[in-house]
Amino acid sequence: MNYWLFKSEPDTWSWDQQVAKGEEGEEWGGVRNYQARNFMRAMKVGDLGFFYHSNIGKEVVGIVEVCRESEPDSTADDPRWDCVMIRAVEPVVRPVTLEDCKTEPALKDMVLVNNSRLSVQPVTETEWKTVRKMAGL
DNA sequence: GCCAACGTTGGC
DNA sequence: GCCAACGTTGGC
Repeated sequence: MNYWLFKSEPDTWSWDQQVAKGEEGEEWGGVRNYQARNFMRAMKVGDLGFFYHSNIGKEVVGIVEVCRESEPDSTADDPRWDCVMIRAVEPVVRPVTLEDCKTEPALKDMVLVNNSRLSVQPVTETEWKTVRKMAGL
Protein backbone atom coordinates (compact mmCIF):
# COMPACT_ATOMS: atom_id res chain seq x y z
CA MET A 1 0.00 0.00 0.00
CA ASN A 2 1.34 3.37 -1.00
CA TYR A 3 0.18 6.86 -0.17
CA TRP A 4 -0.05 9.90 -2.43
CA LEU A 5 -1.17 13.48 -2.64
CA PHE A 6 -3.27 14.87 -5.48
CA LYS A 7 -3.27 18.57 -6.01
CA SER A 8 -5.97 20.55 -7.73
CA GLU A 9 -7.04 24.14 -8.00
CA PRO A 10 -10.59 24.16 -6.65
CA ASP A 11 -11.53 26.55 -9.47
CA THR A 12 -10.72 23.80 -11.94
CA TRP A 13 -11.64 20.66 -10.03
CA SER A 14 -12.70 20.79 -6.41
CA TRP A 15 -13.25 18.26 -3.67
CA ASP A 16 -17.01 18.83 -3.94
CA GLN A 17 -16.90 17.91 -7.59
CA GLN A 18 -14.87 14.83 -6.76
CA VAL A 19 -17.40 13.81 -4.09
CA ALA A 20 -20.23 14.31 -6.58
CA LYS A 21 -18.63 11.65 -8.79
CA GLY A 22 -19.14 9.14 -6.00
CA GLU A 23 -18.03 5.53 -6.28
CA GLU A 24 -17.49 5.84 -10.00
CA GLY A 25 -14.58 8.22 -9.48
CA GLU A 26 -12.97 10.54 -11.95
CA GLU A 27 -10.05 10.42 -14.32
CA TRP A 28 -7.13 12.45 -12.91
CA GLY A 29 -6.44 13.86 -16.33
CA GLY A 30 -4.63 16.91 -17.54
CA VAL A 31 -1.32 16.17 -15.87
CA ARG A 32 1.52 17.12 -18.23
CA ASN A 33 4.51 16.46 -16.08
CA TYR A 34 6.66 13.35 -16.32
CA GLN A 35 7.39 13.02 -12.62
CA ALA A 36 3.72 13.25 -11.78
CA ARG A 37 2.82 10.79 -14.54
CA ASN A 38 5.42 8.32 -13.36
CA PHE A 39 4.00 8.42 -9.86
CA MET A 40 0.56 7.69 -11.28
CA ARG A 41 1.98 4.73 -13.20
CA ALA A 42 3.29 3.36 -9.91
CA MET A 43 -0.14 3.51 -8.26
CA LYS A 44 -2.21 0.42 -7.53
CA VAL A 45 -5.94 0.10 -7.07
CA GLY A 46 -6.63 0.63 -3.37
CA ASP A 47 -3.77 3.08 -2.81
CA LEU A 48 -4.90 6.07 -0.80
CA GLY A 49 -4.18 9.74 -1.24
CA PHE A 50 -4.83 13.19 0.10
CA PHE A 51 -6.86 15.62 -1.99
CA TYR A 52 -5.23 19.02 -1.72
CA HIS A 53 -6.61 22.39 -2.83
CA SER A 54 -3.90 24.62 -4.25
CA ASN A 55 -4.11 28.41 -4.54
CA ILE A 56 -7.46 28.68 -2.80
CA GLY A 57 -7.36 27.20 0.67
CA LYS A 58 -3.96 25.55 0.29
CA GLU A 59 -5.14 22.68 2.40
CA VAL A 60 -5.82 18.98 2.46
CA VAL A 61 -9.58 18.57 2.28
CA GLY A 62 -10.24 14.88 1.77
CA ILE A 63 -9.10 11.32 1.30
CA VAL A 64 -9.26 9.61 -2.07
CA GLU A 65 -8.60 6.09 -3.31
CA VAL A 66 -7.11 4.93 -6.60
CA CYS A 67 -9.91 3.00 -8.33
CA ARG A 68 -8.28 2.36 -11.71
CA GLU A 69 -4.65 2.06 -12.61
CA SER A 70 -2.97 4.31 -15.14
CA GLU A 71 -4.31 4.30 -18.67
CA PRO A 72 -4.31 6.82 -21.53
CA ASP A 73 -5.46 10.31 -20.56
CA SER A 74 -8.59 11.08 -22.55
CA THR A 75 -7.84 14.80 -22.32
CA ALA A 76 -4.46 14.38 -24.07
CA ASP A 77 -3.84 14.34 -27.80
CA ASP A 78 -0.40 12.90 -27.14
CA PRO A 79 -0.12 9.19 -26.23
CA ARG A 80 2.67 9.77 -23.75
CA TRP A 81 0.24 11.02 -21.12
CA ASP A 82 -1.81 8.70 -19.01
CA CYS A 83 -3.51 8.87 -15.65
CA VAL A 84 -5.31 6.97 -12.93
CA MET A 85 -8.88 7.29 -11.73
CA ILE A 86 -9.62 8.26 -8.17
CA ARG A 87 -12.74 8.32 -6.03
CA ALA A 88 -13.53 10.27 -2.88
CA VAL A 89 -13.42 8.17 0.30
CA GLU A 90 -14.10 10.64 3.10
CA PRO A 91 -13.75 14.31 3.88
CA VAL A 92 -11.40 15.55 6.56
CA VAL A 93 -12.83 16.71 9.89
CA ARG A 94 -10.46 19.68 9.89
CA PRO A 95 -8.56 20.84 6.79
CA VAL A 96 -4.79 20.67 7.13
CA THR A 97 -3.24 23.77 5.66
CA LEU A 98 0.13 24.13 4.00
CA GLU A 99 1.13 26.31 6.90
CA ASP A 100 0.20 23.54 9.34
CA CYS A 101 2.44 21.16 7.39
CA LYS A 102 5.32 23.63 7.41
CA THR A 103 5.16 24.08 11.16
CA GLU A 104 4.88 20.36 11.94
CA PRO A 105 8.42 18.96 12.42
CA ALA A 106 7.36 15.46 11.37
CA LEU A 107 6.44 16.85 7.95
CA LYS A 108 9.56 18.84 7.22
CA ASP A 109 10.58 16.47 4.39
CA MET A 110 7.12 16.26 2.86
CA VAL A 111 7.18 16.95 -0.89
CA LEU A 112 4.34 19.43 -0.50
CA VAL A 113 6.50 21.52 1.79
CA ASN A 114 9.63 21.36 -0.36
CA ASN A 115 8.39 21.14 -3.94
CA SER A 116 5.01 22.72 -4.04
CA ARG A 117 4.86 22.65 -7.83
CA LEU A 118 4.62 18.90 -8.25
CA SER A 119 0.95 18.08 -8.77
CA VAL A 120 1.03 14.38 -7.88
CA GLN A 121 3.29 13.48 -5.00
CA PRO A 122 4.29 10.46 -2.95
CA VAL A 123 3.53 10.59 0.78
CA THR A 124 5.36 8.41 3.30
CA GLU A 125 3.46 6.26 5.78
CA THR A 126 4.63 8.48 8.64
CA GLU A 127 3.48 11.61 6.83
CA TRP A 128 0.20 9.91 6.01
CA LYS A 129 -0.50 9.08 9.65
CA THR A 130 0.60 12.52 10.82
CA VAL A 131 -1.58 14.44 8.40
CA ARG A 132 -4.56 12.14 9.01
CA LYS A 133 -4.30 12.82 12.70
CA MET A 134 -3.99 16.56 12.11
CA ALA A 135 -7.10 16.33 9.94
CA GLY A 136 -9.03 14.85 12.84
CA LEU A 137 -9.39 11.39 11.27
C1' DG B 1 -1.19 40.42 -9.64
C1' DC B 2 3.60 39.47 -8.96
C1' DC B 3 7.41 36.74 -9.23
C1' DA B 4 10.45 32.81 -8.05
C1' DA B 5 11.04 28.12 -9.07
C1' DC B 6 10.79 24.78 -12.10
C1' DG B 7 10.07 22.08 -16.46
C1' DT B 8 10.07 21.90 -21.39
C1' DT B 9 11.38 23.21 -25.94
C1' DG B 10 14.23 24.00 -29.71
C1' DG B 11 18.30 26.11 -31.97
C1' DC B 12 22.97 25.42 -32.32
C1' DG C 1 24.09 17.50 -25.46
C1' DC C 2 24.06 22.25 -23.91
C1' DC C 3 21.65 26.15 -22.70
C1' DA C 4 18.75 30.24 -23.52
C1' DA C 5 14.07 31.30 -24.02
C1' DC C 6 9.74 30.52 -22.81
C1' DG C 7 5.52 28.86 -20.35
C1' DT C 8 3.32 27.31 -16.16
C1' DT C 9 2.54 26.69 -11.39
C1' DG C 10 1.42 28.18 -7.02
C1' DG C 11 2.64 30.70 -2.75
C1' DC C 12 2.54 35.19 -1.23
